[in-house]
Amino acid sequence: MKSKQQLSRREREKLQHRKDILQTALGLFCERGFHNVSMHEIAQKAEFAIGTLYKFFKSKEDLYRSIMLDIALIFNRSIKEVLLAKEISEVEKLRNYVRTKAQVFKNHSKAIKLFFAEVTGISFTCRAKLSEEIKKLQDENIENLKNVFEMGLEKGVFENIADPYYLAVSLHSITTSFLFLELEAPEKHPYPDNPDAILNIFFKNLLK
Amino acid sequence: MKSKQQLSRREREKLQHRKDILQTALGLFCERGFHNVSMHEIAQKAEFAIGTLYKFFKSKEDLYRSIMLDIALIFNRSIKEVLLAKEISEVEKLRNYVRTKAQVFKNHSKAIKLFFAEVTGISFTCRAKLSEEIKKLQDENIENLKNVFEMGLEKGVFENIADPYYLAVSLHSITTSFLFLELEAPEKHPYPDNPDAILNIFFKNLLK
DNA sequence: ATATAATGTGACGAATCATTCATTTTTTGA
DNA sequence: TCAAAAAATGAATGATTCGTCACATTATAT
Repeated sequence: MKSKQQLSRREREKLQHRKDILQTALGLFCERGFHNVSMHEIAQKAEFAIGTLYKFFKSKEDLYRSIMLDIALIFNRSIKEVLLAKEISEVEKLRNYVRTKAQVFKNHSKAIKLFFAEVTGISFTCRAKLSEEIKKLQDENIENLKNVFEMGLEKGVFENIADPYYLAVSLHSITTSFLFLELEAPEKHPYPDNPDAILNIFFKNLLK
Repeated sequence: MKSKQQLSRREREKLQHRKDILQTALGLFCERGFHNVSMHEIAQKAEFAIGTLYKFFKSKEDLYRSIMLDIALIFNRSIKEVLLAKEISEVEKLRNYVRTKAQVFKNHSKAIKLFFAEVTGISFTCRAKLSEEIKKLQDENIENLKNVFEMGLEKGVFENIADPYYLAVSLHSITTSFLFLELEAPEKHPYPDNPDAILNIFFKNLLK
């Protein structure tokens, strides 16, 4: 694959146009949802003709999937980086997971909101229809998280309180829930700065 | 309000027709989603004419909201019953919550899947648009769950490991996640029979 | 300068869908 | 039995949508 510098101006422009269209579509989809946004509207707001959109994306669904894949990749890369880091303790990895997830979430809140609405919500166009690639990225994240819990167990840092896979799913769903709560009402339900505010649910025992 | 026995045959039939339409629509919405099901199709499958649907529901959205409200009420009633029960310890209430939620989920899986897809997924027609009533029922559940954690703290049965509201949101999201996992692949990710398989995440401490 | 290729355009066709309403069918009560 | 009321019908309407394609514009290379 060519590096960015090796692309001709023409090619760079085309790439930028593609990005512009994606960005515009994302904004509209987030505001009003896939079905309530027409290709005409996207074209108009992106300042292209309809036909041009169809030069870039073979259908509305294809355009949508492209947005989702981009987001999934961004999200996946960040999380993987945290969970596969070398020389970091398991406990610290979990803390970084909670922190990083929040960062990525906030940086790309519009896009990620749409992504999670689709992926975790088992939404209308149902998870089964989501491109295999995106589903794989999701599962990969959970798997990596599971491995952290397993490694902690092996090293004897963690107690065996629940199936590592359960723990992974739990941490995933809790953090996602909190992030959505913050999105809805930032002042009322802020995502905690200190990761342990969440992780203590795992780390400490509720029962006396 | 009249009791069921006091309704005339005519009225009872009408009520049943309404139910039939709702049931049919629910099935179709679950399979293919709100936007991908036409009123014609619902009418056909329910064996009514289109016009008749509009005698019962003033619009497609109204029909949809009616389904959702029914489900939300069923779900809410069951959970409230468990969490507000008298003479039950906090720990046992949490166990019953985990168990009962699963039962209701399984009994009405089609409907509840649709409900959660909309409510937790911050779906397309966005949560804000969901009738206020449904949102209230949701929040009520979380609030009741929070109260259980608070009561446990007061009684000194629980340690103060995290904000009770956090704990409530966490348990809510974890159980929901697990139930969806089971829906997707019952053999691969079964919802545990023993509530403590989940609750130990709260009850025990991960850190040695 | 001119031919060729790459990009962009937007009117238009074909299809779908929610909703309406004039009409028919059924029920009711006298 | 029959007229008035209630319920059910489904063809027609009108709005909206996706996607196509013949054409226009712009860039590039000779």
